[in-house]
Amino acid sequence: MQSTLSEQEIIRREKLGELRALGIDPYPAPLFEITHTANEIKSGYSEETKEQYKEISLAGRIMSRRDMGKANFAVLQDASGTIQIYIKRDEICPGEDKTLFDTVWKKLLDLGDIIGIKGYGFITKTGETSIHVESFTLLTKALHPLPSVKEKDGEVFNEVTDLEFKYRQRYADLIVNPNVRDTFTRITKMKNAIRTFLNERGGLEVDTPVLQSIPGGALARPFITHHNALDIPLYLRIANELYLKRLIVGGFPWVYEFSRNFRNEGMDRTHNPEFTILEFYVAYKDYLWMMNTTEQMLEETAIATNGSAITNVDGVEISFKAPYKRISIYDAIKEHTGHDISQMDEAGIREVCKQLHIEVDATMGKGKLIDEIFGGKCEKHYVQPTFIIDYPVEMSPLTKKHREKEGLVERFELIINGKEIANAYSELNDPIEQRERFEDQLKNMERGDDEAMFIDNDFLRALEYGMPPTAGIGIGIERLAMLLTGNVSIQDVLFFPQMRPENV
RNA sequence: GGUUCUGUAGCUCAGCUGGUAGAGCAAAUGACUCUUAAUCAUUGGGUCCAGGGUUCGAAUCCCUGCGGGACCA
Repeated sequence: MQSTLSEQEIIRREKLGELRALGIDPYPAPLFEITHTANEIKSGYSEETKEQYKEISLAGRIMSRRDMGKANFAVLQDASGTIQIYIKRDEICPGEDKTLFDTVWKKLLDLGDIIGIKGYGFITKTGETSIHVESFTLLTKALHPLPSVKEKDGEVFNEVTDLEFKYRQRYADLIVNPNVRDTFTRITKMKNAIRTFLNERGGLEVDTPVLQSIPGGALARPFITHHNALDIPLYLRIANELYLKRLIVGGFPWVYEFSRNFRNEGMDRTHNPEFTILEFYVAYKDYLWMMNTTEQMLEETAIATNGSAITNVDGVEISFKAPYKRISIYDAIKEHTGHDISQMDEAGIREVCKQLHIEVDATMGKGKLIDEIFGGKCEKHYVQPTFIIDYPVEMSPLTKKHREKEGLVERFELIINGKEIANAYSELNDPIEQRERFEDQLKNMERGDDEAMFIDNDFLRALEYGMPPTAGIGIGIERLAMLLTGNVSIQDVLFFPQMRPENV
């Protein structure tokens, strides 16, 4: 923390003492009764309804003040928005003693302070719905000055744009940037819409371990920690897939979890070390059913979030309206590179990578090579929601073999705006084959692939009890949130994005 | 990890080719009983990210480090 206080901070601290000397507690305990919100009053008040606004009580933060001498205007901001208030000296202080107005209101209160007011609604000469203040109560004194943002006719002046400030002091960002508050409330709406969709169809929301002794279910580098009492290493989960499948084995027909996952990898505009994947698993379904369900869910979610299936990101219009285009990964590669790799072996594909100037190394197996080609040359072309389907078996260790196409698995990824949003399969439920796939992963690990999967024997035991045919999916919640709120950086859809610690 | 841009008052930013800092908002003091980026007058406020170097002299040029952004592996 800062050791030296600014001039303004010192002045505000001095005001605390002056308030207390006047018998005013700057941090009072009693609740403050609220009858209306700023937005309700602004949208509801009129000549006809004015009777309902004769006794208003609301609380908020002072955002600006216009001092006219014996009468003041101020703008109060609560959770719903802002409203102008009007306060007159001779009404607040009808007697001889004008301290409450001249000293407390005018001198000891500052921008950023939280107050409660009682009064009645009215419309000013210039036509702005306002509250005529009859009494006010200091509810919280602010000691840190707020950035002085101003706004007129939708144009914002002195807007706080410094990203470091916004991310490190999100609380202040939320106070002064209404659009940031809006982004986050829409993200919550989005998640609620997903929950509603899943709950209505019989989904059961569950919680599974974040601390895992085998970090399974995905290909990624985990964070490692240590449990003292058990004296064992534990990993923060990179995925919850294997646990949700255990629950399907246990007999739940449809389970889902918003899984906060942790991956110890690079950070950029689309990666934060902790992030959320919604995973859900449904018994007796396959990946074709899952595609239909996914596009329905996303269309409904987009409408619930924004009132429209169309969203705009960085000047690009994206339609979440179902159905979405479906194309196999081999066809996608053929379309965008001209190479038909569907019949090639690892050496042939490696040669194609070379021709396409894709950097590869010896640790990469066939699956990884194909992934590199698709990621490097194809993915970016799919702007509108597109299902890429039927992946090669080598890159999908948890996926059931394709019902008719040799060497492929029943898997799809959903690409939107050139980014992977979801990944889904008909889940592999043959325990013997699953063990073989894990063993293949082990070979990749020996080859130097530090993202290969570990063998999870307990999961295999669960599969041996019999897991019904199951379709499963993981959806990147932040990425979906970015699309639906029109943000291009993951930091703008996380309240507190990971940052280097400040000031050590 | 590489390349590049960036860091000046509480906030937004200016500061040309080197001459030890400026504006608006915010703050303080005063005026004003319907203002709305309120207005008017006066005043205060700075480790120019940090540390080195070049120079008579560095916010400015150079190096290193730290923080942040963008692009790339």
